[in-house]
Amino acid sequence: MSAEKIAATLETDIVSGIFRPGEELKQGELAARFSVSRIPVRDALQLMAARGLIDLERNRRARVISLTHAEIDEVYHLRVLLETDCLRQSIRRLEADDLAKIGAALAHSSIDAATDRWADGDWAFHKSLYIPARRPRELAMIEDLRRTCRIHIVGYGVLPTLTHRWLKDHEDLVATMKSRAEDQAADILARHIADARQTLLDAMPG
Amino acid sequence: MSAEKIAATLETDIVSGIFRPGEELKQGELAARFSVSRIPVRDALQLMAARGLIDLERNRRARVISLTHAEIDEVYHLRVLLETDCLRQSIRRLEADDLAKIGAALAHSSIDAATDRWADGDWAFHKSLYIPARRPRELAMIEDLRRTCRIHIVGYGVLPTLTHRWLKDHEDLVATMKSRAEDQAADILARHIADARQTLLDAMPG
DNA sequence: CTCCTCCAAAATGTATACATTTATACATTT
DNA sequence: AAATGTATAAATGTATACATTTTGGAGGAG
Repeated sequence: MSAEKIAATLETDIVSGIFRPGEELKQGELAARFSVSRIPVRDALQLMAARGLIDLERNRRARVISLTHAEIDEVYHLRVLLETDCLRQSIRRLEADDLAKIGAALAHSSIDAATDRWADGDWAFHKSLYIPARRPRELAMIEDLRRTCRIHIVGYGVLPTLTHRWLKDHEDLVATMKSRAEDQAADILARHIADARQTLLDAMPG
Repeated sequence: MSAEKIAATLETDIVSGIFRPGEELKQGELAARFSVSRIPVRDALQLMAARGLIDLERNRRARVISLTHAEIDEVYHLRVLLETDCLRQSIRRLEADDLAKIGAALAHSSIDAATDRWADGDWAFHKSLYIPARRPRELAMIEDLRRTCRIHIVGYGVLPTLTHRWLKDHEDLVATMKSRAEDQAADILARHIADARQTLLDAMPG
């Protein structure tokens, strides 16, 4: 098993809440789990650190990220800034089948809504909103920020609280995009993100 | 020599143009240069990849990043978005000695202006503008984006073209910040960044 | 000349062994 | 009982050796 696959497996574990914020990951244990030496495990840990999943310090054990109130706040600020920007650009550049793909992602996400794969469907939907903007780097930054949020949302067990409210927001968003109302769509999205921010911050201790 | 120090040394080499965009870095050569085995070199390369200095692909040699026209364009778009946002927040939260520190950074950068350390002074100045915003994560993202630009600016040899125009922009920016004119300051900054963007794009082949 | 195919050389990936640093438990002191 | 110091165990960092993959050029076909 190579470093990339180990990193991918551990990423799934982290974003699904098997490892929670602050939890330690030991190279030796992981090496045993994946039946490899510690070298590819170390590579995997560095890849995960680059994606913002864990914190690495020299001679210290790897830890799943665990952000403070203030740090989470900043992450949500950045999300509003980048996601509304991407959404506006998307609306300006919408092409023929983009709305169809967005509709399909919405339908698919509402199927997953009852399952434990809700977060995946949610991201797939939002991604479909931002893809028409053709900003791969900005999209990657958004994905990193969302992953950070998701680790904490799942870790603090507030995902069930959020999922109910989200579906309606998503439908509103799609309807508004169809009418090309840029400001209105950005506003709905900003509120949608702010709602999740508040729910998470309320559930956090520090 | 540890991975962190190797990475820091190589970063200096890259941002100062000793290694240019697209240039290959071989683990074995670097190991010999720093008198270590390839293990810490591999760690250093992963750290550098995380900071956006190089591209890494499995079983392939590391390469200094080399962006296309379109990619550079997106990076500059993101810089305007994030840097103007940070500047606005800074102006709102300016405290007693912040303007003094900004003034000192401006003075220091004009001293470096004639030397080959201009880019360092430039970043130190801009950093002093954004620090009052107290957004460490946003600042780190800006630093990454600026590093990406710098690698290409230095690599394509357009740094001398830019430095002359910049000092006046910086002085205007400080004057405008003193009067707390948020919109005007953001506008000067956006134009300042757009100027560099155009100069770099003109110098690039693709 | 240009484009293939193939192969030896070279580069990267990984396992093992050992060095160095950190962490845990326990004894000691306040 | 809480805090400090210390020794032992455990974890991380690195070197060496070997396995796997890529690379770049030689040689031949079109």
